Amino acid sequence: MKIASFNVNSLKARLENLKTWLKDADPDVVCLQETKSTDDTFPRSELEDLGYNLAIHGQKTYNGVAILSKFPLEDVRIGLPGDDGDEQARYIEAVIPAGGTVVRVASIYLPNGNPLGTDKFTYKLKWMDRLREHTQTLLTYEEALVLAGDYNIIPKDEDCYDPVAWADDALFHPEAKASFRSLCNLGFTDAFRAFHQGGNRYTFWDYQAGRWQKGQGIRIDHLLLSPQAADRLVACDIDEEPRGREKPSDHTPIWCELKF
DNA sequence: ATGCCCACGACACGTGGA
Repeated sequence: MKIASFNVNSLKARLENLKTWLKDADPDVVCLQETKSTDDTFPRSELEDLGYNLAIHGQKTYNGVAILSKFPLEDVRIGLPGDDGDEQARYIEAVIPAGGTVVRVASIYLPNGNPLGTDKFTYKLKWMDRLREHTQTLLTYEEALVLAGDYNIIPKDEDCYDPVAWADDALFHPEAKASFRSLCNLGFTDAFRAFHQGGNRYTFWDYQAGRWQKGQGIRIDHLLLSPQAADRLVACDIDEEPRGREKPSDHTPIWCELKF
């Protein structure tokens, strides 16, 4: 089963690009972030026509997450537990039957957190605390679990074209990195790092300053796998091709293959 | 040192992204 994550930076603006990639890459499950569409403007039939079931959590203008799946989507959870007052659409989770068992998949759009020293950074750290709390519960299920999404975290120096330039950014702040490590330390495998070492592999290139053309990106979209999911992991890679197309997202998809 | 580019809402440019 091929499971992917793709921050599309507006589903409306990216629909043709996304459809092209779905036909080319043929993923079974796709976690989308930054759909920037409400549930009633979501292009349902366009994606259903390609064979996908949909679970969506929309919001006007900002955020928005979804899961597309060629297999049924069950037990859909909308929103991250831990703060009923949080209005931002950044989390959706579903259970997908697979090979006589299940895989649980979450689509995550973790807050950016810039600028530092504001309530936006506080919100990011609190959101990460909530994510860790919730995943601790999910891990007790002892299922194959894939936490897929835009984490807005550059884990290490090698995940960034210029660590010095990013030193004072919320994506690279020591507290944010430490929080991400504490999540990983619960027992998750960074699927990409299970196959690829070293630098110069990224999932995001800023539209500005010709970052894509210069090869200057950051690795902030991650697939975190529970032990039971990691047992089944046979491949993982970043697909840079969509970033080089006309009218691209500033992110590109990352995918993994689980054997069932 | 700052802004570069892009999407949105809704038509002018401010907000947010990372």
